[in-house]
Amino acid sequence: MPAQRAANSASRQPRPSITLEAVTAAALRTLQRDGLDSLSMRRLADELSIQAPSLYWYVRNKDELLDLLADALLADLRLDTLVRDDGDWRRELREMMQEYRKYLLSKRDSGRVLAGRLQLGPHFLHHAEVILGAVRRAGFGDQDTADSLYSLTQYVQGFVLHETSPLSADVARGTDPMEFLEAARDRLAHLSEEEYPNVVAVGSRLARPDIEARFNYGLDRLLDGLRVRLEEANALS
Amino acid sequence: MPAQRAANSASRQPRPSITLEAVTAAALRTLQRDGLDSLSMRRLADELSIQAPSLYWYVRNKDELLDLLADALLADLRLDTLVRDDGDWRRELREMMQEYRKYLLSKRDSGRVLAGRLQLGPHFLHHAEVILGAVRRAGFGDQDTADSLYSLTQYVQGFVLHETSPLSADVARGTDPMEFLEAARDRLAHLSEEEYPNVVAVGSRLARPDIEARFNYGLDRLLDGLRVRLEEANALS
DNA sequence: ACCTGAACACCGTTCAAGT
DNA sequence: ACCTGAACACCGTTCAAGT
Repeated sequence: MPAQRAANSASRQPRPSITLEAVTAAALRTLQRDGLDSLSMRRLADELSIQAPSLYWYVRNKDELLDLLADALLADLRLDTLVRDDGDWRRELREMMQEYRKYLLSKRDSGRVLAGRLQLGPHFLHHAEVILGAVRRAGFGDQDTADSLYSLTQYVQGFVLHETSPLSADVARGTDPMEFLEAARDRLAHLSEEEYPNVVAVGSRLARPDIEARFNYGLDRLLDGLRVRLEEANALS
Repeated sequence: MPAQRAANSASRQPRPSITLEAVTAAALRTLQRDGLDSLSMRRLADELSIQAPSLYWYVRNKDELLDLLADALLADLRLDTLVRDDGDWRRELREMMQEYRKYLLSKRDSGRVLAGRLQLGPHFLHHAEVILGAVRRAGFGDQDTADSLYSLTQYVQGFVLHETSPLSADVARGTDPMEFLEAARDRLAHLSEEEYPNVVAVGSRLARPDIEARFNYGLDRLLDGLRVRLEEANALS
C-alpha cells in the first residue's frame, strides 16, 4: 500500500498528471519491450516523459514497483475458460497449469519477476480463486487444497524460471541454446564411466530438447500424487 | 571453460599470484557473509586485495563467475550418506530432497544463485550421479529417470527460492515475516465472500506458518506420483 | 500535490599501460 | 603472465527546491 495515492487527483483535476496505473502500465510496456535487465528507474521515467526521482512519489522504491508489476503481469491470464464441472479435475488442473506455463512464456521475464513474490494482488487472487475452486470440487480438505495450490503453481513458476533463464554464461553471451544442449549432451556422454555410471547411462536423456515433455512429466507425477492422496482420504471416510 | 588458466602457474611458480580457485573461494566467502546483492566485482576484488579489473583475467564476466559459484556452492552437500540399498527408494529420495533443501537453506542466497543455471560442474554431476542411482535402482526407464531427476531437484530449488526470497517489498524493507504472514491471513479472511468464496474458505490455510510441512506436502505428492508411474510400467511388462 | 536538478555512493566493463 | 589507473556508461535513491 503506497503512502500516497494519485487516483483521486480527479477530485479537482487541474493537472492531467500521471497515475499509479499509468506507471505500472509503462513498466509493463518497458518490460515486454526491453526486458527486466533494462527496466531501470531512469528508463521507466523516460517512458513516462518524466524525471527518475519523480517516480518516488508513486512508489517507495524499485522493489515495490516490481511487486506491482508481478500482479499486473497476470492481468491477461484466462483460466476461467478452462473450468469444467464434469468431475475430471485432473484434466482441469492439468490444462490450467499448461495454460499458466504458456502464458508466462509469452510474457517476457515474467518468471524472474514472479520468483519469490507473494503479492496477493487482485489478479493473483482471481487466479487463486479459480484454481482453488477446481481443487475443492475434487474433494480435497482445506489444508490439502491450500498446499496443492502452492505445489502446482510453484512447480509451474519454477519450471518456467528455469526454462527461460540463460542456462549458462555462454548462452547469455549469445551461444545458441540448441548448440549448448548438444555440447552438454556430448560432454555427458564422454564422462568417466567409472566415476559417473548413472549419468553416462542416461546422459542423452538429460539434455532432451523437448522441454514441454519434461514439463508435462513433472506435472503428471504431481497430479497422480494428488489423486493418490484423494483416494486415501476417501478410503478413510 | 575460461580462456586462460591460472592453475598451472606452478609450472615455473615465480609469483604466488591468485588462482581461479582462490577467486571462487573468495566469492563464496563474500556471498555467505554479505549476500548476493553485495557481491560486486569491486567487493570481490577487495576481498582478494586486488583491483576490480584484474578479475577479468580469470573470468570473462560476472555471469561466468556466478556459474562457477553455482557449482562451488554445492561442494559440501552430502547425499552419499543417505544412500540405502534396501529397496525403499521413496524414503531414500525423500531424505535426499529434504537434505538438499536444508543444505540450500544453510547457504545464503543459494536459491538465487542456482536459479536457472545448468552448469554441469563437478559437484553438480556428483549429486546427479547419486540421485540418478536411487531413481534407477527403483526401476525407472532412462527417460523417466532423467525427467524424475529434474522434477525433484527443480521442485526443491523452486521451493527454496520462494521460501528465501523476501515475500514482498515490505519484508525486504524490514517487516517481520511472521507479521507479514499474519497480515496476509487477515487480508484473506476479510475478502468479499461473493467474489472469492474459495479463497476465503481456505484463507487461513494459505498463509500457514509451517513452511516445512508445505514442502513435504508437494514432495510427497511428487513421490507418490512417481510410484504410480513405476507401478504402471511394471504392470505392462 | 506533483515534479525537477544536482548530487551521493555505487555498479560492470574496457583498455591502454605497467611490471 | 598478471595487475593497475583511468575512464565510460550506467545504476537506485535522497533531498532541497521549484510550481
